[in-house]
Amino acid sequence: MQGGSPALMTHLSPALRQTLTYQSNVIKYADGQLIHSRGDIKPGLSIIKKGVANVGVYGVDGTFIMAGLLGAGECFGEFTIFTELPRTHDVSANGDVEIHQLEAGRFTKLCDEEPELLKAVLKTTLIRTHILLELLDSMRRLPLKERTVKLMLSLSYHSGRIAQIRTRQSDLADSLGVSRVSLGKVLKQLQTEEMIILGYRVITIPDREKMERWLEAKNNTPLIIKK
Amino acid sequence: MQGGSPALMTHLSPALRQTLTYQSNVIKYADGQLIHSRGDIKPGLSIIKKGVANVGVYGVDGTFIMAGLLGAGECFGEFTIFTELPRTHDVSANGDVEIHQLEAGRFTKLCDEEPELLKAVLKTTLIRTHILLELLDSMRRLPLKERTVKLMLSLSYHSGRIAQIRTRQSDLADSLGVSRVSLGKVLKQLQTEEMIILGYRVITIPDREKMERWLEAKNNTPLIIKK
DNA sequence: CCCCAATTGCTAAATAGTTATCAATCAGTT
DNA sequence: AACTGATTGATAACTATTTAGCAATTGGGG
Repeated sequence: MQGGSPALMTHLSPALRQTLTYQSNVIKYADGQLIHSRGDIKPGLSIIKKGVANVGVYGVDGTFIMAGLLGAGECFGEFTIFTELPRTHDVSANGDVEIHQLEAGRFTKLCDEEPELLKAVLKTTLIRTHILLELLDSMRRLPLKERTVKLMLSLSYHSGRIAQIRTRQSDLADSLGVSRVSLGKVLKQLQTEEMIILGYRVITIPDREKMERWLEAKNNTPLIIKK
Repeated sequence: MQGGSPALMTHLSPALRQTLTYQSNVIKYADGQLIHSRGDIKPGLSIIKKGVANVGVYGVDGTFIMAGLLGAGECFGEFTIFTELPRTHDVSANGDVEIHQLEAGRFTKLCDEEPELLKAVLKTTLIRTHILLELLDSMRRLPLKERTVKLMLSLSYHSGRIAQIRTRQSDLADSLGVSRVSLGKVLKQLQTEEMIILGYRVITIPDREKMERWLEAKNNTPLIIKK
C-alpha cells in the first residue's frame, strides 16, 4: 500500500539526517534493558540507529501488552517534546540496540531552523495515527484468528521473509487481550494450517507472503503494514 | 484535561487564526449530511466553525462504528495533505454544521510561511495519538461496563453538564464492538444505578461529574503504572 | 390522530472465552 | 547428565457474549 513508511529518517534529506545524527548522543542498550518507561516526563527524541526496540505497556500484574516493534530509522518520544504529556509506553531493547538520543531543546532549535524536519515528524506521526486507527477498527471487527495473524505480521515486520517472532505465548495473548488458552487454540489451528511453526518462546512464520494473502482474503480491507 | 486540547484552533495565535479563517471557504452542512467519506483521496483541511461532526466508519453491512465527535475549533483531514493516505473515516454533520474548508495547496503554502501553524498541527496530532493509545489500552483492559461509560463520556464531551447522547443503542454497540444485547444489559444496569436515563434514540447523563468519578474509582489504573 | 417502520426490551439456545489445574517439554545451570 | 524454573499443551467447569427470535414502545408522516 502506498502512504509511506512510519520511519522518520526515510522522510529526511541526507544532509538533515547527518545533522540530526551529529547533534545527538549515541546510547547503547543491551538485550532487555529498559530505554524509557511509561509515565516518564523528561522530554527528548530517540531515533533507533541499530537494532530493534520493544514497545508496550507493563500492567501492574506483570503482564506485558506489546504494542509493536521499532526498527532502524524509527523514532519515539516526539510527543514529550511538543506536548506536556507523559510517555504512554515502556520501551526496551530487543537484542542489542543503539539509539540516537536528542535533547529536547536542541531538537526544537533544529526544527526552527529546518522546517523540513518539522514536516517529517508530522508525516511520520500522521502515518502512525493512520495505522493505529486501522488497527483499532480491525480489533473491533475481526475475529481472534485474524487479529492474531495481523499482530504476528506486524511483529514480524522487521524480519526477513522467514520470520521468527521471539516472544512468549502469554505475552502475545496479553497483547491481544485474550487468555493464553484461547490464543493457544488459535495458534494450534494456524499450525495445522501450516501458517506458523510453534517453538519454545518462538513462533516461526515460514512464509510471510502466504500469511499476508490469507489475511487479505479474510479481511477484504487490504493490509496497511507493508515491508 | 492536562496535556492540552486536541482542537487545532486553540494552539494558534489570534492573528494566524484569522488568516486561516480568511483563506478558507465556509461550507454549510445540514443534519446528517456527509462531509467526507472513508477512502476519499482529495486532500484538504477542514476546521469546524460551528456545530458538531460525527466521525466513524460505516461497515459494509450498514453498521456505523462511531469513533468520536468533533466540535468547534477541531480539524480533520490533515493527513490527506501530508501523506498520500486515504481518509480513514466518514465524517457527517450532527445537527447543522459549518466548516472552514482549506484547499491543500493553500494550506501547505501557509505552513511554509508560518512554521507556527505546522507546530500547531503537529501538536494536535500528537495529542490525538496519545488519546488514541490510551483508548486502545483501555479497550483491552477494562470490562464492558467501564468501556461503555468511557465511550459515553467521550461522546458527551461537547455537551453541557446534563448531557444528551443522541444515538441508537445499536450504533453504540457497534462502536464498542459488542452486540446490542450485551450493551442493553449494561445500559440497564447503569440506569438502575442512576447514572443514565434511557430514551428512544437518546441517552441522558444527568450528572457527568458523578459518572466521571465513578469511572475514575473503577479505573484505578492511574496514568502512570509502575512495574 | 392513527399507522407504520424503526428502535428498544427481553428471552433462550448456542458459542466463544475464562479460570483453574496439572502434566509434559524446554533450555540453561550445576 | 541431572536438576530446575519457565513455558507450553491440554482439559473441565464456569461465565460472558452472540445469534435469532418476538413483543412492546416510540415518534414522525400521512
